[in-house]
Amino acid sequence: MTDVARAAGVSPMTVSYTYNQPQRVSAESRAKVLDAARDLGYAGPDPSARSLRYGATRTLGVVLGEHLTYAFDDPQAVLFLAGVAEVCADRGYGLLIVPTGTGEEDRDWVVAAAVDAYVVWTTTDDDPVLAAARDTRRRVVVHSGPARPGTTVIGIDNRAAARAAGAEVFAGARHPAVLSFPVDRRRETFVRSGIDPASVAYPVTRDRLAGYRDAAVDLGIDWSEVPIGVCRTNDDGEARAVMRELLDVAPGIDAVAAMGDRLALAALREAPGRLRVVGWDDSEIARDHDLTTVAQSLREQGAACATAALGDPAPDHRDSWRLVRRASTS
Amino acid sequence: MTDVARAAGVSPMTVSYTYNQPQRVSAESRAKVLDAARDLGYAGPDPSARSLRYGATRTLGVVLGEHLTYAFDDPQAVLFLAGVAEVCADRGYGLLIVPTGTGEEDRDWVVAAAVDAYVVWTTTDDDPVLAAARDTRRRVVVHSGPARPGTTVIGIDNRAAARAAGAEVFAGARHPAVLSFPVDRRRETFVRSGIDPASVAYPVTRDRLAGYRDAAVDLGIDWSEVPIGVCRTNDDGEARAVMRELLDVAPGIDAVAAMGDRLALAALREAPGRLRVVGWDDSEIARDHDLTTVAQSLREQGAACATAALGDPAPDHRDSWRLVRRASTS
DNA sequence: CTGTTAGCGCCTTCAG
DNA sequence: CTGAAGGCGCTAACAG
Repeated sequence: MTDVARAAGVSPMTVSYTYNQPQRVSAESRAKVLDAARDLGYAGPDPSARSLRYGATRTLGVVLGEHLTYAFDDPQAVLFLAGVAEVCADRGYGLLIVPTGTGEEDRDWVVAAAVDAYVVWTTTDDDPVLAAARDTRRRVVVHSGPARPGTTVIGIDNRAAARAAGAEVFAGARHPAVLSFPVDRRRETFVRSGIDPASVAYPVTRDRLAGYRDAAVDLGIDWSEVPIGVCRTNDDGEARAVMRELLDVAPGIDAVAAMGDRLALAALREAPGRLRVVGWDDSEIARDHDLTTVAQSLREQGAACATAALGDPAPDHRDSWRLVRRASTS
Repeated sequence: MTDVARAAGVSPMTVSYTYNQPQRVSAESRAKVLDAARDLGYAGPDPSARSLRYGATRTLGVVLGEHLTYAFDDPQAVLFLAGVAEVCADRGYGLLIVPTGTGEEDRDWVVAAAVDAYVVWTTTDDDPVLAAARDTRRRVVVHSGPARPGTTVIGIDNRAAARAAGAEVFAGARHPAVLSFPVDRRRETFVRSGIDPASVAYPVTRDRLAGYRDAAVDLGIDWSEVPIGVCRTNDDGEARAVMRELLDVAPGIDAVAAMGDRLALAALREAPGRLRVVGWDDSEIARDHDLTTVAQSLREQGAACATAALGDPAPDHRDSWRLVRRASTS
């Protein structure tokens, strides 16, 4: 900028004004400045220097969980991201996806990223990234938990929703089962009965499991007898394998409460015709296959998280879900 | 940092070293510094100041086209983004999604974003964002074009692929038709015969259309008679409506060359049983519905774009496609 | 309308 | 092992 000023025969301030408050500069000076800039290949004020000066980056950080890969493979996470992006675009904020998945370095990344605030996609209770984000004194909004002092949580009441879904799918069932997301960051696949929700590290999974247990208990079902298939990923092949394993252990299964539409559909495919099933998210495939499911708008929640992270009041979403009853539970 | 230094009773340099080259500082000093930092709530060097000093941000910018909304609604764009994200995560780069869609301001955004290089998702020939990105003297890699001096293009040879796909689907057809993506940024929906590829503003769409025309000409079909349905979005409902319109205009249609699997599937649903169809991308739905399709890995191309943008040699992808023959063309 | 001064927070260089 | 000086590029505040 100094160079441009010299070449244009004006002071650096005139150059600065030319870019930031053009109307404050005479047409003549402005032309001189822009000419000089073009000649020197100067494209405008340096963003880093500007951020330093302003004390703000006008960029929102998003932390998407332990592996970017999972995030982009999960259509729900993508919808969430779209909601965040929408708000950023509206308000002229950049959206920085913070790389995670490298373990130890995640913390450093979160600390060192040039962002004004963070939106964190739901993670485990013990994720160090959360504490790191908050410790940098940036505003932190977490989707669906874990809840922590110094951070805001936005999301639906997963336990209440799961209880309603469980009541629907387990009604009249004699051999209910559950298809669950991973219980901790090791993301292991296994089948076991009566998993204690309290032992689950992901708050979303924990709450949904607790809700399904609530529903079972309400119906007089012995939770310790309910087989639970834990799927490493939200993937069709994976889920079908787990469902087969579940049927091995308990061939009489007649109702499956799943934590995602894809899991639910996989269950249905492995035991067509004899199963009551609920899914989660009311995605396209749920509508295509007449699946009872818990509807929620991840996109809206993403927008709400971004709005809150940017310092504005955002709507509460605890009750922004509803059970969509379809053929799969009738 | 100055405050921390004072509180710790050391010089600012010692604080800086504590964070950047810890081994160069005595354990004692380090402890003093970290204590003071904790007390003062200092989380580490300021990212903007650091970028300013280093002259680099270690962040890669991605420009996703005229509306973020389209980008996230398009599963192929998401896959591409996943590939970019993967490389960023590997190399410790942040990934900044540059908000676009606001028209005039897009240019400013691209100029002012704190990134070292750009990856641009394919856009129109006249997109001012491209020129803006290049003018900032940052490295610019464009996916699939448009090609411009000063930028690198990575992508498959859409024309050759479309020619192969067209040869397959139009073989023996008497009334071929095309389902196309938008021809310009107005994204209008319409049906017209014999659209001249040269008039299309999106290079990808242009090349695919040209390839389909090549195939038609090869088979002795009069291109000016081939009805083309242009779909505003890559969406099932939209595509079915356009397909119906196409059937109104030309009830005898017996072969449809589509530019996306979703479009192809919509065509099939509107005229089941009597249609030869090809799609594009070999997505999950193509496999589910036995759709002949052009397979390519957007994810790998995303990774290649990111690698190139970061200054490393990236594989050429011109021939990274293949025609997957399935039931829909037999 | 334009220029001067000062300093945002950091780190490279060079001396202790 | 630690510190002092200087400057990265920019703009707020205040003259002129």
